[in-house]
Amino acid sequence: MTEPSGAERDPKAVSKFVESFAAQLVEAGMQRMSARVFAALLSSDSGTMTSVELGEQLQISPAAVSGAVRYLAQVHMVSREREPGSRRERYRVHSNQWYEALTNREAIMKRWEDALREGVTSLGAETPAGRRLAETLAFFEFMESELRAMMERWRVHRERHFGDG
Amino acid sequence: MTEPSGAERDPKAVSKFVESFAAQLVEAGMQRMSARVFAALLSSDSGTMTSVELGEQLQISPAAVSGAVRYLAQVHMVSREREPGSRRERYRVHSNQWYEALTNREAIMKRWEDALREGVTSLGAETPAGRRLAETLAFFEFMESELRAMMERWRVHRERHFGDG
DNA sequence: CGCTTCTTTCACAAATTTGTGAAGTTAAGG
DNA sequence: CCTTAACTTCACAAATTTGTGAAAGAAGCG
Repeated sequence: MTEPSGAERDPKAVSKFVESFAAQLVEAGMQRMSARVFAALLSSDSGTMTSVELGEQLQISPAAVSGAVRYLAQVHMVSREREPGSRRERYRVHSNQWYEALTNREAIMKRWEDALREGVTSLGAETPAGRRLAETLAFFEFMESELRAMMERWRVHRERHFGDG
Repeated sequence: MTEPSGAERDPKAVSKFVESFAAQLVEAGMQRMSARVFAALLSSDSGTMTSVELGEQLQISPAAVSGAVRYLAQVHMVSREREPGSRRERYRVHSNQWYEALTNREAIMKRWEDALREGVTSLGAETPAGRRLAETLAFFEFMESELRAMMERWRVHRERHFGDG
């Protein structure tokens, strides 16, 4: 089990990583096929794969690839690009994928906040329940601004350590 | 639809909040019954409810309550306490529930990190794929320490604005 | 245009998840 | 101890989700 040297990639090793990382994503709530596709892209040297390549490596149908990619694109974890002069599409992981994913997370929090705000007014801001909801709401608003600042710090940190991949 | 004054709680209003907030949690990946139970607790004045109360308000079986509560307790979003001298159990939302939930989130990230570390060594730290995994790993490690600091800031912020409920 | 190559959509079978009633377990209070 | 109230576990039916093959839909290329 020594480190691969140079050009060769051990499909076994790749597959092992793909499946174990995907399993963790699934456990955290991601759909299985999306998780596997994402892990495969993440562990590819170029950071891009075609639909066919994904289907072959993961042993899944074109339909499954299509569904997985649609979801991943929707949450901005993968982008699609057309190979010039070809009907073949390439799917790519962003270097700032996590930034995108977190930004997307904010949209979800916004909807939570909306529901909470409604709850505060309808239950009454001065009732114990209303106060609890208000505090919860405040927490999310706090988190939102903190996350923004945090991502900016990451951008800086990353540039220092990894250059601008 | 004016603000409720004093003692009365409008079950319709409570239920509306419970269902709409729960729906958002479900959309973010939480199981339906757990989401509903959590929302019900969150919007109760005392912050606690018994199994029977939950079953009645949400129109679900004792078995469903049991399952939902088991999950919520596991992820530290709810705690169980025995009413002294009774076989009745009370379920309670913590005031620092979100702190707990996020701490729990860290456990998940740790497992992601483990999978990534293995990937880096097995694919080779100097391969393009290995470098991408390493950067991803660095991001999670960064997030972890930032989250810790953020929660400490929230603790302070909260105390200033809400006292130590 | 029409052929060819990819991708997406659709209907369906298989697998999984969900919530229930009923039986089982635990513990308080006689 | 025995009764009984409360919670949990279990087996199952219903509902939902998942992934596929097949058909339909785009888009390059001649």
